This record gives sequence, structure tokens and C-alpha cells, in this order.
Amino acid sequence: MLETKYNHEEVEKNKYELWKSKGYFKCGDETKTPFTIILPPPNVTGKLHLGHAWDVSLQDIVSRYKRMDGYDVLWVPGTDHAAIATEAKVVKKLKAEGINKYDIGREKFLEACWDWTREYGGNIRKEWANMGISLDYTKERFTLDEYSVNAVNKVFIEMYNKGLIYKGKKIINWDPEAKTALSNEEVIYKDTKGAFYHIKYFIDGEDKYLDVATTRPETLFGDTAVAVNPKDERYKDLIGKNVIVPIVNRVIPIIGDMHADMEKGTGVVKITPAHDPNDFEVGNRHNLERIVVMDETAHMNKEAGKYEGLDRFTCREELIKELKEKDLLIEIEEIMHSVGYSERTDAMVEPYLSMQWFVNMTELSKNLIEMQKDKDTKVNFYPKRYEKTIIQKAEECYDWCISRQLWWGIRIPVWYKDGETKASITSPGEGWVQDEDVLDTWFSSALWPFSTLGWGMEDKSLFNRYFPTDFMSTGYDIIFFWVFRMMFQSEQFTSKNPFKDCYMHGLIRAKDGRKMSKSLGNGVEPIEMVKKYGADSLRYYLTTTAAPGLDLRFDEDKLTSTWNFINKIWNASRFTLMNIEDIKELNFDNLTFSDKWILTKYMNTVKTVRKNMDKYEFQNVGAELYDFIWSDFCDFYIEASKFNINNESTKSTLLFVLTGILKMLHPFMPFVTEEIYQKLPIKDSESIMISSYPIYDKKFVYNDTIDLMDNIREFITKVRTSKKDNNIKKESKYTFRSSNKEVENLICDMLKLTVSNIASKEEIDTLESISIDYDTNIFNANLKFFYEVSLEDKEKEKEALLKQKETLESQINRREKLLSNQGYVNNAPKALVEEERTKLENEKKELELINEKLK
RNA sequence: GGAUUCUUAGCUCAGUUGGUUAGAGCACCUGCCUUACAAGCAGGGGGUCAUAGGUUCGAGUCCUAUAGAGUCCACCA
Repeated sequence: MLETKYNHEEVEKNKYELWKSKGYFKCGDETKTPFTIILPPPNVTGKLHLGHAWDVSLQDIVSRYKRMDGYDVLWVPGTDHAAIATEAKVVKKLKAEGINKYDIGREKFLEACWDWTREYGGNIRKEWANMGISLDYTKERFTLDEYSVNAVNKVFIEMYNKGLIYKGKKIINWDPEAKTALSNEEVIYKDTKGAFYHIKYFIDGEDKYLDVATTRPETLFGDTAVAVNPKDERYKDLIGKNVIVPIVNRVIPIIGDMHADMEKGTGVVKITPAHDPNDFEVGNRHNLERIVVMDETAHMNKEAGKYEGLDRFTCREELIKELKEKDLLIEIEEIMHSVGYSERTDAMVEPYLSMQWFVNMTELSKNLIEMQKDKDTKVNFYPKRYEKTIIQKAEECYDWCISRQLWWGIRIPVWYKDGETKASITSPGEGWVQDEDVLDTWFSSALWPFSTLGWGMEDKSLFNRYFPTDFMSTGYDIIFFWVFRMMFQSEQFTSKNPFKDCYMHGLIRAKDGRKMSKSLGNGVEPIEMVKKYGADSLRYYLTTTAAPGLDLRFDEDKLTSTWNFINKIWNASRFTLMNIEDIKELNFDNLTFSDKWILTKYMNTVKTVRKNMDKYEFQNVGAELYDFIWSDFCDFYIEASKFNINNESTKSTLLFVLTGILKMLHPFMPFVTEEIYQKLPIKDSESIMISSYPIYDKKFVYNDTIDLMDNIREFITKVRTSKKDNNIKKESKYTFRSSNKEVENLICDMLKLTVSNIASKEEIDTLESISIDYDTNIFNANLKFFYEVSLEDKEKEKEALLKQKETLESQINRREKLLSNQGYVNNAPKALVEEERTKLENEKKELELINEKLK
């Protein structure tokens, strides 16, 4: 028998290992329809945060639901090598030991990375187990394993040969700390305090100067022109003349270019083609020289003359000092402007001219847009609005910088010899040297949905059976990093989209709405929450609280409520189990009214739950189950069943409905449902995990019980309220009559009206009474309580009646108006109009009763 | 500048083809140790659904504008 209280620690012990060892997580039943989910691979050396917990819970819900519903589910686990993130951590660790990565060299450094990966890699798996997620570990992948590396190489080479990947010298975002190029997505813009430095650029041969404003004065060493707008009357005549770059004393031309904005600053802008993407374009238009003035650590190079070797910020300070001394500085105007920082190292990004590899996005984007236009080929996003987002991204797409000057990652499969370039997995021969760079982590992640399934490998059986995948779930924060790229790569290499449905969830925030972050110290560890409340509580809370695509403010009080809900389920199960121990088989021959009612309610719930599960509307599933279980099953049905508990059919109903409840809850709370399921005297399989999901069955639907029970419950509430308002004691004498003999016992039981308290004739004659009336087309009843009614009680009753009268009258008024509206009567659904009519009639009847009483 | 989300009870949130009396949890008030559960039961109070218009027989839901909050993209000499 179950303990009186739910104990999540006990319940969650050992179950995961058992499921795993029984092989329930494994795919492979070819008699079933396949259903595939690929887990978004977390960073191998990372920790699972609440966002991950949310994400994996959503996927596990879908996996378990589909598995129970007869699909051959494959859920592929895996981790990501997270090139820059991991490399940064290993560099830091080595630094603490006094080791520099360049001193030990590439090979040794990679060994250190692998050590790090092995050391922390196991953590993730433990946390998955804690969350209870049903991953097929026989298919676990890593973005640096043979599946991934093979796919990456094949894809790169093919794209290179097709001209979809090219090498070029462009301005890219440079992270001077990690000493690598970044993609635009890896740059985070933050408002930063800075300044416009107004500097004098003297016109060559004249005593006049131009006021040139810049936020990065240290780049002046790379200036190769000054631009004004050709339409700008102020400067028009200067075009063609030259100015002198201060300090360097280089003579550079004044050019006319639309890039110079007349409204902005002084209307004069210095052009540094090697250090600004816009200036780069201007430089191309005017054939300007590109002078790089910094090295890869953002220290000044020899172009900066005596400032060579200084860090960019120190140089700025020194330079400003000198400009001031030489009276070349006009003013320093402090401003707030947004500046890019590296997502991983938080270093200020330097726009930097360098040779990098790029993916040409033009064709790929076009392709994606075409596929999204057709409902048969597109990815269905949940919520739908992200379909627009992804198209927008595709439309304004720029080329993707994929090379990284790192060591931890998949090396670019390109070889050089004597100015020749070849793309190849292995060396083309003697004397060929491989490109030093590795690929952006997201390049391998983009191939994940098919690389994990063995695309491009000899054995294609997994790929053929399980691709394309069915469901993808991820936070909206990586839609551009990942979802977008998975889509165009799959489209390019498999001609299909990587998944049919893509569910986007929001971000987890702290209770006050701020982001959870280390620096704010407001982060919450999922592990801690699992310890405190159990994985079941956490999973249910996370997945049923927020609507798709919306953020979730983490509220521990709600987790407590969820725990209480599970405790409620626990106790309802406890009650059921206590009373059905001897049951041998289900028998529905002798159903009571309330049995029929709960069966009908249950079937309706199954229908609604399935509908919402299929649409991934888990918040609706949660609400539906919560309400059904707590209000209908526990608060009413279990209470009612106590009076017929020896009836075999009532016992069967209890067991049948409870089993269904457990099954519908199982995807959300796998542990506790399994625990209880194991104790059921009759079950359809050895584990709830592999049992079958409830099916709507008309056989158990008794539609006429629904409205009648609603009436009964309303009447019961009315009586209880009245008893409380009028201070009517338990043992008060009463008389009761109703229009429906079948349910009279039920009502008396629920109201605890015993035969011994039925008022005698004498009591009826001598005592005063309060009467509670109920009158609708379906059910009417009259209950009178006989007792010493004080004057005060009478006043109170009268007051209550007057209040009721008032509300009734306004309701009748409203409804009469509504029903006299021809537009409504003609256009609204007939059933609805009919319902309104019935309600109006009932209200009129009730008003009559009240009026009578008031007399 | 472009896109997008949010604004519903004191707090946190549901409310999905528009259907008329807007729900939940927590908090609050009252009464109950009723033998599944006091982390519970029973009853109750509390909302002109941000504002202003519009479409419609009917709007929390659709449209337009406004205000406030957030996010993404672009720009940022």
C-alpha cells in the first residue's frame, strides 16, 4: 500500500536505470511507424540549466506520448564540442597552470581539450537521467565523432566544389581575445559609453581643416580617404582635394560618396577600409588602399609608428593626448552607442580585414524561401509566427563566415601547395599543407539532423528509416544560429526539410522578469529543484505553465503547487488501491449514475487531451488534466464512490479512470505514474512507459449524465452555501423531494442527509424552515431545513434573497434583450440560442420561487 | 528604422477557427482534524480583459491608432 504522503525521492529512485536496462528507450520496431526527434546537443562541458530542462521535458513528453500511442520512437541524444566556448575554458585552465596554448602546440592542446571533454562529458548524461528523459543511448552522438566529421567534410567539399563556399578577404568580426573570426550571430551589441572625437584634418596646402568625428580615433592610421556626400553643399567643392591625416601626415583624397550622411555628425567621415565594413565598401568603390593597423590581439602594428605594440585602448588614450598637445583635437563629445562584443569571451569585437571562409547564402536562402512557401514542403512552426521570422532572416541574408582561428573543432578540409588549393578529406599528396583553421561549431550543428542518422556513411539504414525527423524543439534565441541553418543545409543535401514540426519555446526568466544570469546571481539550478520537488514536479510545471513561444518566469511557489497536485494524485491513487485490492477483472454491468458520469467526463478529457497533445498545446493539456483530476475525479467522484464502494462496477470505474489518468500524465510525470501503475491490480503491460495511450471510446459515453450532474452539483453547492449562510447545523431536520429518484440517494449522501433526520410531521408543523429550491428543465428539487429560526436569521435570509433577486432580474433582462435581437437569433448557432432560451426559462422560474418566498 | 511579443484578479499566468455569466495557482475571508490527502475539505470575496476607435447580431479574442514593457534584425563616422 502507498504511504500517506508522496515522497518524490523514493519514487524517482532506480526507475530510470530500470527503463534503460529493459530497453524501453530503444527504437527499432519496424512494424511501427517511425517517429524521430533529435535532441539539440548541449555543450559537452556545460551544465544543464532550466532552459535545457524545459527543452528536454517538452521533447520527452512528445517521445513518451508517441511511444505509448504506437510509434517506433527514436530520440537521438548527443553533445556539442562547442568550439570557442570549450577552447576558451581550456585556455583559461592551462593559463592558470602557467601554460600557453601556443607553447604546447596544436596536438598537445587538443589532448587537453579531449581530457576536459571526457572529464565533464558525463555530467550531462547524469542530468538527463535526473530529468527522466527517454533517450536512445545506443544512438548517442558527438559533433566530433565520425558521423559528424564525415558529414561535415563531405558537405564542405561539395559546397566548395559548387561554389557555395568561398575564401575571401573581407571585414569580419574579430574577437581579439580568442583571436578568431566570428559570425554576425556571435556578436552581441550592448550600449556602451563612448565618445565622438572631433579631429582636425587639414586640407592639403591650405590653412583650413575639416572637422572629422570618429568613435575609434586609433584607426586613423589606416585612413585612406575622407568622404563627404556629393550632394552636400558645404563640402561639394572640396571633392578632389586632399587632406592630411594628423600625426601620420599622410596625404589622402577627399572623395564624394553617398555613404557620408549629411545629417550625421559633421557630415565628414574618415574612411578606413581595413577596419570598418562600410568603409570597406567605400574603399572598393573608390579603389582605396586597405591598411591594417592592428594585429590579431588588437595591438597596434608598425603602421601606428611609435604607437606600435600598444593595446588599441591604450593607443587611443596616448593618441588623444598627442592630438591635444598639437591642437588637432576639437572636442570630445560623450555619447552612448552600441558596440559589439564577443558572445563567448565578451571582448569588444574589432571589425577586421582578414582572409576567411564564407558560405554564399544567396542560393541557399532562396531555396529555403521557396520551400517555406509550399505547405507540403515547409516546416510547421509552433507558434506559426516563426514561419515569418525565418523567411525574413532568409531575405536579408548575408554570407556566413565559417572559419575560426581555433584548434578545437573540425579542421577545414582544404589543402594548399604552390598556390594551388584543393578540397579533400585527406592530403592530396606529398607537400600539401592543410588549412590551419577549424569550422564554426554551428557548421556541424547545422548538419545534425542528418549527420547523426548516418547521412553520407556506408550504412544508410537509420537515415532511410528515420529522416526527415518529426519534431524539433528549441528556444527562440537560437532560431538564426541553428534552426535556420539546419533548414538550408538539409534542403541542400537531402532535398527535404530536417523536421516536420518545429516547436519554439521561450526563455526562462527570474521571478522579477529579468534574465537569469551568473552575474546577477539569480540563476536556478534544475538539479536543486529536482532534489527539492522531484523531476516530475519540475517537468509538469515547466511544460504546462507557458504558452508556446512565450517566456516563463520561474516561480518556486508554483512548483510547490505542482508538488501538491502530485500528492493529490498520489492520494487519489491510494484511495483507489485501498478499495479495489480484490478486483479480478473490469466489470461495467452495474454502473451507478456517478460512474456513468465520470466515465463520460473521462472520455471527453481523453478527447481534449489528445487534441491538444497533437498540437503541442501542453498548457491546455495541463489545465484539462488538473481540472478533471482534482475537481471531477477527486472532489466529486471519489466522494460519491464512497457510498457505493462495494459495487464491482464502481470499483472498475475507479480503476479504469485512474489508469487512464496515470497514462495521460505519464509523459509529463514519468516517475510517479510508473510507481503507481506498478501497484495496479490489472494492467496492460509491464511498464506504463510501454502501455497504450488512452483512446476515446463511445461505449463509455453517457451524454445525458453531463447536464444532469451539472444541475446536481449546482444544487449541492447552493445547499452548502445556504447552510453556511444560515448557520444550519448538521443534525437539522429536513424534508427533501426532487424530480429524479435515480439521483436522490447521491444527493443525500453528498449532503450527508440521513434518514434519521427526516423531519417528522410534528416538526414540520411546529418549526420554522428555510427552503432551498432548484428548478430547471432537467432537474428540480426542494430541500427544507427545520430549526429555530431567529429574527436575525430571517433578516439575513431576506437580504440574501433580495440580492439574488437583483442579479436574476438583471440576467433575465440581458437575456431577453439578447433573444429579441433578430440578428442574434438568425446568425448564432441554433444550439446556442436554444441554450439561452432554456437558461432564460430557468431564471424566470427561479425568480418566481424567490418572489414567492419573499412574500 | 524594420519585425515581433506582452499588457486579463493583489501576484504569476491560462484563455487557438469571435458565441454573450472571463478561468487557475498563490494570497485573502469564513467554517471544518469528514477514516485518500490539513501540502487537505467545504463555502466566499476580488477583474469596465492597457486606452481610444472600428468591423460584427455578438469582441479578452479580428482590424486601426495610442501608451507602457520586452525581444530580435539592421544601423551606429
